Amino acid sequence: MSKNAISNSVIRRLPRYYRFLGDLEANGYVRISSRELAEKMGLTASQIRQDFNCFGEFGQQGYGYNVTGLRGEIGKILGLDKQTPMILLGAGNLGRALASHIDFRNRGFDLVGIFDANPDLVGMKIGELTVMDVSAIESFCSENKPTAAILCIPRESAEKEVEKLISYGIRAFWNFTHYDLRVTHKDVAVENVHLGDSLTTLSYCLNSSDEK
Amino acid sequence: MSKNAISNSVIRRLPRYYRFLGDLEANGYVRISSRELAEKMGLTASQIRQDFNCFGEFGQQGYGYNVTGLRGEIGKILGLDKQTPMILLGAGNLGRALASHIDFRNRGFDLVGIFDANPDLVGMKIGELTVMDVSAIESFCSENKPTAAILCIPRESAEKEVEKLISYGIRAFWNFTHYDLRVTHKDVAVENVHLGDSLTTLSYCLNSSDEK
DNA sequence: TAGATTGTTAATCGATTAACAATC
DNA sequence: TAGATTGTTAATCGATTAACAATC
Repeated sequence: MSKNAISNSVIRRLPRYYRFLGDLEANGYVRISSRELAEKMGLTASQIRQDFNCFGEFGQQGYGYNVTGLRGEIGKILGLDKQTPMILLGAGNLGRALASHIDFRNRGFDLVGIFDANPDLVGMKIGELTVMDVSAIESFCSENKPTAAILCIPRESAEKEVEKLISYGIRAFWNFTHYDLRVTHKDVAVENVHLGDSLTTLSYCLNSSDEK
Repeated sequence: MSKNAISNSVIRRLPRYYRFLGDLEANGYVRISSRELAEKMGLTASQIRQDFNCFGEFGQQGYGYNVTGLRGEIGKILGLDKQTPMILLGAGNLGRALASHIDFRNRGFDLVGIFDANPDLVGMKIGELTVMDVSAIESFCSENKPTAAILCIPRESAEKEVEKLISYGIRAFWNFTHYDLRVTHKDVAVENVHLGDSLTTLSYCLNSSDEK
């Protein structure tokens, strides 16, 4: 269906386009040219036009792009017009923060279940949801058919759980554990978030900028 | 001091090398070849050798790399041999999760102060630290000289605070707010973490893989 | 129509991979 | 010494930028 395979660099820029277009829309912009958008985002107009043309012709010569229209197209490309049911494994600090902080529905997902192995956390209310015991995952999945999961559990537990989760029908992982999840199954998507690596990068930048 | 400017692609791989070498060390590895490390990390041996050679000659022909030695060198490059004092702005869900979840000292930082504008949170204990009122930031900075800050506050507050923080001596930002912080001041490092964008990317991957 | 700006092809730049001489 | 593996140069690949004809 889509043209040639889309490069990873382009994919990583899509959510940012979507975000900026949302801001523009909120600020009353009706149209925008690639040149103007490039300026606002710190990119080049060429790159923006190349990126959009991976997916279709969204603009109009002599005019530019309609902000609302373009945002809608990119939203559809990103799959934000539907919500994938998602479960959260791990109701510790980070899991709870994500559950309450992230706007799942506007990111293409719907958080439908939270699980933890710690009996002290089971039964706890987080937003609309109540933390369930991990042992309930299988039956929950066969009943509710979530296809995405957030991993906020210790590394060892994650390594054990992943195969099971795939067998329960999970096809996408948002992985916050301390290892690089590399699933060999095709048709399983993984987004690794390494907060530690991110902070370490900042340390490099801070320390390498003075030594000149 | 350093050779030519290091490319961003290389910098982003450094924390991952450091992490993998730590695992290898913990598993009793003494030496490793670029070929073997490449296999474990899903890279090519060429790339690994190119990356390391940006910073020096850490290996030995016919032998490979000493795991502990190499890890130490990369740690030094990343600035992990010292700890930069860091403050946290925003003691909401995400701020609290980071404060308790992140191993700052092994990432080159030391969390020394937490601030929030919400009087309900001021006074709260998070680990060893007690949440202070935002109004105390300036005097805290002049006394304790932190040079890094985590932003876990609303977008509007962040836009207002950043300039002030720079004037107080902050030179590195770990930014979790909903906008792309682009500081024009040179010598100020920024690491933007967009959890929303990350989840949105996962939505794209999940939705584009089926349509074939 | 004239002016503006896209969609798209061609040129450039940078990053990754391959190859191999140096050397432990 | 022979075998292994690095450090480094050269070749390839992919992504970004520039240019311009098409067209609104």
